[in-house]
Formats: sequence, structure tokens, C-alpha cells
Amino acid sequence: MTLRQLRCLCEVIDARFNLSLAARALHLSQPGVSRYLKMLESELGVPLFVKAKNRFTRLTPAGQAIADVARRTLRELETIPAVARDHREGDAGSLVIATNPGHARYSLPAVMERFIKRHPRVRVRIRQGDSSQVSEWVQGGEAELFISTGPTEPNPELALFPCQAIHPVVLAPARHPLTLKRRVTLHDLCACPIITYDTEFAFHRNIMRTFHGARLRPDILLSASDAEIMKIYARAGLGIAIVAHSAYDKTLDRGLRAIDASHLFNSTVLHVGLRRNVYLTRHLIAFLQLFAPHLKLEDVRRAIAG
Amino acid sequence: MTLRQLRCLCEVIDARFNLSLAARALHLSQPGVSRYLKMLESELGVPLFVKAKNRFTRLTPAGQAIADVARRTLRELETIPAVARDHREGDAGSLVIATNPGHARYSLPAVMERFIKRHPRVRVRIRQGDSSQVSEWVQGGEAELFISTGPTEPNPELALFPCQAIHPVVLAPARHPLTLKRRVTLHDLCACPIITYDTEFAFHRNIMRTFHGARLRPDILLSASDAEIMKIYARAGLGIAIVAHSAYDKTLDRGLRAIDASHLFNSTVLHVGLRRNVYLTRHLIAFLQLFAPHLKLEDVRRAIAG
DNA sequence: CGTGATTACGTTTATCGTAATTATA
DNA sequence: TATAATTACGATAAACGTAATCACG
Repeated sequence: MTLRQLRCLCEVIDARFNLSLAARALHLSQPGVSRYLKMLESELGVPLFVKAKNRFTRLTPAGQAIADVARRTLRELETIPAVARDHREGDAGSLVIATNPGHARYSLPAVMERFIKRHPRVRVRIRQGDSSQVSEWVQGGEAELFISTGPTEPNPELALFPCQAIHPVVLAPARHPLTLKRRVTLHDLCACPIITYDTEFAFHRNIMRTFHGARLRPDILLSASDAEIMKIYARAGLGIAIVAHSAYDKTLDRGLRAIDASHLFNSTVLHVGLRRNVYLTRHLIAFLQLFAPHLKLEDVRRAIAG
Repeated sequence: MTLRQLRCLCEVIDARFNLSLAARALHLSQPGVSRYLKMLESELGVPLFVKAKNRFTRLTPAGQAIADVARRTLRELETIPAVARDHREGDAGSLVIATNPGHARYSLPAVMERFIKRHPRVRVRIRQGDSSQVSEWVQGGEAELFISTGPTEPNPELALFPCQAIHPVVLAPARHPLTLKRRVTLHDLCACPIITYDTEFAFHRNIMRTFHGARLRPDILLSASDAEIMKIYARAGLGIAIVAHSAYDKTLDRGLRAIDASHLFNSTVLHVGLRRNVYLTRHLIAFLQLFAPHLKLEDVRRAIAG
């Protein structure tokens, strides 16, 4: 039994049982593919394919069972070059993180500082995009992981790990009436012009759902994609900003007060997303341990493999 | 990257870095092995071995990581012929069950009857031995599974699954004074001559531990390896028998009464044991579903793989 | 006849062992 | 000088493509 035979088996299945197609994909001639399949079948002593007339039509149960093992095995083999590369690069190497601008700006810097201090030779790249973009980058291998909230629908190619809850806070200028309240209500918020994220943000949809659920129509004065912008307008007294709590820094944002709103709105969960069936480089593991220390490596591996 | 290269890598490690030894095991010449390792290293672009002078001494971290993957992969590949054989045999095939004589006699027949009815063409063989024998048979591939109690120490080669509790019962002739008691005590038992299993049985050691823990010295009149023998003597009124509850059948053993003793002695647990990293044939799975319907196939697979 | 699988056959390439070589203790 | 790894080289086998053939629509 050779790897070529197994690759052949899998490729023929992927080519919907067209040997010519599979041959092209494998950089082989059609007779070559035919031979390999025949060899494999005769070596295993069991037919793998059902042939109608002179065409391959589908797998036998044996073929299905064996193709499953073959696929798993080939996938695993493909990680070997990745392992080698990881070690070849020593403490260098690269790490591409895909994340939303907000998290790149607020959640990541503290972690990145520590990571870079510990792994100075790793070239880190932070790609910014919306939830669906970052997810596509990871699926396509353009990024090792993404850090994103957003309603990432279940995807068999990706493994998601919840990391932290992002809850909304209300930002208002220092002596704004709301800052005097012990506990603000949705009605209180609706009394003021509101500044928040653009409609395409999950955060926006999240808070709007809550308002509408309470049959309220908030006055969205301004929406933006960048919390810094919102803070400027809020500081100027044009309205109150509803932003992710991570966007507020007590010392940096002196002119603003943060008012807890976690009792009003649902929190969203920040997820780390990895592509399944990939080799976890040492740098990726190191980064995960810094960014999401609660994740157990073994659990991550299991989720990646399953 | 070829399978031969990976096999070579693993074999050289197993041969404690002696290429000549590994070559013999691989049915290759020594230069062949040398070549393969060199090819692998140059192909992966990373040294796998640490060489002192002109000897291989140990693995590099990269070598270790890659050898781990290689071993997993090779093991998985080896299951392919097993899968093929399983399907080649269709509804025939064979199943070797290793178990203790007692379980072969009392626990198994009911299950076997159903199994054979459903899988009439499977050749089943029941091998009888003590706990350590059955465990060795399974480890050595001479049996597919064992069914055994006994103090099977944790073994990385085996996966154990608890199946049922075996609790001791006291068997006494119909009008024996003990049968009148509502709840027997250890003292009550010590007042009679006792018939039980031989000392090498875990069951024997188990009940003796209990007696000794209560500072009692029971009068072991007779010990045997076969509960049928014990029942004969108990029926004759020579003593009371302490046996596994599974050895007693209300209708077959008319002359005897079973007296619950589960409050006196520890129960032992009947385990099914499988070798790790093997392919689970369809017949083995079918048998497991009959014998231990509480086991979820996925859990079994996971335990086998981990 | 066109598409797709198989068979036949010859060339190329890779595989692998023997023997010679180098290196270390 | 014995043991172990590497290099050199030639014989053998396998891998693979081209071309011819077969099978079906």
C-alpha cells in the first residue's frame, strides 16, 4: 500500500469517479490512475468501487470505510511539512492574526506587547476585516486565526473558542444627567441622542434588537465604525455613545464616564477561530496562551482534529 | 515524503539510533536506511537527529515532533488492511473473546446466543484464562477483547470499559438458618464453614479483605475455581458458598437460596478490555452493543484512539 | 465517433544492495 | 582494528507515459 494509491483513491472520489479528471489533478496519466486503483483493490483483496458498465459509479462500503481512513491519514501526513517549517524557522516564523478593527485597537495591543516581548523574532501581521472576512481569511489559510465577535454561523471547516464577553457600556460626558443615575434604563437612553457602531456591526444589531424588543425607537444620531470617533462626539456633548466596554479606558478617556449597561443589553462573545486540521505552530500556541489563557491546549487540539 | 522514509525514522528511533539494527528490522541494507534519513531531513529542511561524531545520538525537537506525527499516521495506515479484511469477510469473519471461566459460564451464554443468532457465519472463539492472561492475549492480538474483573492495573496499551458490578451472594441450602435472617452480618457468615473461590481469584481476595478488616477469621472450608463445584457442596449442606451473583440462577439452582451480601462486601466491576489503536471490526462492534449496550460507540472509539 | 477505462509496451527513473571509504573508539 | 555511518556505482525493478484497444452511449 503506497501513499500514491491512497491519494489516487481520494482524488478519484473528489473527481466524482472520473479517472481522467483525477489524473489531471494528480499530475498523472489516466492509465496510471487506473493502475493504482486496481493495485490497491487487488492488494486489499476487496472491491473499493462499484462499476456500472465501464464506468466507476460509487464506493462500496469497504471503499467508503477505507477512503475515510485514507483521508484522515493523508491529512495528518500533510501536517509534517508544516511541523518541519515551524521548527526550521526556529524562534522566527510568522503569525497572521485576523481581527476586527475594534479588537485590533483595544483588546489586542496589551497582549501583542507581551507576545512581541517574548517572541521578538516572530513577524506578526494583523489583518483587519469584518466577521465574515476574517473567517474567510482563516478558512483560506491567509491567516492563522481570527479574533472576532459576530454571528459566525457553525462552519465545519472552523473551530471556534469563546474567549470573553463583550458587554456594552454607555459613554457620556462628565456631568451628563445619566451619570448621576444609579441604574440607567432603556428609556433613559432613548431620551438622549445615541452614537454607536454602524448597522453592519453585530453590536449595532444587538442593541437595536433590545430596543425594539422593548418597543422603543432610539434616536441614533450618529453611527461610525470606529469607537474613537464616537468618543469624540460624545465628549463634545452631542450624544451618548454605546460602545463595547473594551473601547473605554478610564485614564485615557478622562472627559467621559462609562455607565454600565450590561443589565440592559445582551453581551456578545469574542471568539477565537482556527481552521480545522491544521498544525498548530508553536507561535500560534504561545499566542493563544497569552490571549486566551483559559483554553487548554488539549481541548484546542481535540476541537481542531474533530 | 514517502512512507518508507517515515517507517525508517520510527524504526531507527526504536532501534535506539542504531541504523544497522533498524535496517535489519526493515529488511533493508544499512546504506538504504542512511539514505532515507538523509532524504527526509533534506526534504523537510530541518535536522531530525542529533549526531555526535559519526553516530546518531538522539532526536532534535523537530525530529521528536515529526516522529510523533509519523507514528500516529503509520498506525492509522496499518488499520487499512484490517478494514479491508473486515469487509472482505462479509458477514463471516471471526471474533476471539478472552474471558474468565466464570464469565464464560454465566455472563456470556445469554449474550452469545443472541450474537450467534444474528451473526451466524461469524466464527466465535472463547478463550478462558485468568485476568492477567486475558489481558496479555488482547495486548498480543490473540484476542479481540477480554471480559474480566480483576485488578487490571492501568495499561497504556489497553482501553478498559466498566460494564457491570459483580456483587457477592451467599448460597445456602433451603432451610439453612441464615436464610431466615432478614439481613446477614459478617459474624453470621463466620459461624458457618465457607466455600468460595481459590485464593488467586480477585473475588477471594476481595471478601477476605473485608473479613480481615472486621478482624474476623472466616472458616474457609473449601475453595475452588468453579462455582458449580461450590454449589454442589453447599447444596449438600457442607457449608455456605460465597459466589458472584451471576453464578446463581433461581430456577436452575432450586436446592439453594441466595442471600444478599452486597451490603457486606465490595462489588467488583466487570470490564471489557480492548487493545488501543486497532480497527474495530463490525462484528466486534456488534458484540459490544449486545454485551454492553450502555457503551456509546463514539466513546469507545475515542478511548481506543487516545 | 466521442468519452472514458483498460491493456500493451517501451523508456525513464528510482530503488536498493554490494563494495569501497571515512570516521571514531 | 572493530563498529558504524557515508559515498560510489551498478543491477534490478518500479513507475509512468504513449499508443492501441475495448466498451458504452
